[in-house]
Amino acid sequence: MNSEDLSVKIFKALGHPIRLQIVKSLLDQSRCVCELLPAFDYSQANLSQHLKILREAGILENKKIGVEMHYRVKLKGITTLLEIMDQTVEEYFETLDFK
Amino acid sequence: MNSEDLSVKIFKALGHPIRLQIVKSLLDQSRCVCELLPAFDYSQANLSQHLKILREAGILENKKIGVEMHYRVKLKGITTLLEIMDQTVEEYFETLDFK
DNA sequence: TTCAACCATAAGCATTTAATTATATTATAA
DNA sequence: TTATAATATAATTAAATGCTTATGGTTGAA
Repeated sequence: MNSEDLSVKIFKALGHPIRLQIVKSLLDQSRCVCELLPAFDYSQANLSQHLKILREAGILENKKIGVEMHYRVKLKGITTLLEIMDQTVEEYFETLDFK
Repeated sequence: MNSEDLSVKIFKALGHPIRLQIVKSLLDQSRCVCELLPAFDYSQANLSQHLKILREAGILENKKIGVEMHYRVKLKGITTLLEIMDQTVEEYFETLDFK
């Protein structure tokens, strides 16, 4: 896969409300699925499928500990990316103030 | 629309190869559709639809000059966002080197 | 005042994505 | 060993997305 395709894949993976929430909740710490599940209101299967998409985009990595599967953010750039996105969204709302 | 929804909308808009190409080609300068069209290999209708999605995400803005519609990047944050994405993709490929 | 260039929109169809339900896998404890 | 908790995967269906073709609206020039 080339850089362009990977960029698209990462953007696409983050372009879903559930997946963005998951990544944000993993920014500061790793968590197992059993911790993520009650935090959100999605079915176990649905959560698992979204985690797979995030894994395959290279955003998350996982490690099995006993029966638990722990997930964490794999790329440091993701943290920065989400910070810049917050700034960009702020910028967007500021442009609205002048309307 | 709240910040979370807008973030998702922007990520989603960038999560398509054509749209990412369009935005990148507009980072340094504004262009009319008649300049964008020959640069890529998409139908006029298709290009127009993608431009609409980018507009509605707040990424691009447009201005009519004569018969031409000129597009440019509206949010400065987008430039930074794409830079960070490039770094993140680099980071991804570096992690592969140790495998 | 009509023609041509430029661009947007609508309609239709195929593909992809997302959610649900059901089933399979794996590891530990009893 | 068997039962259970934790997680993944498969199958199904509905909804969203992307592309093509066709059409419509503006603007400026002839």
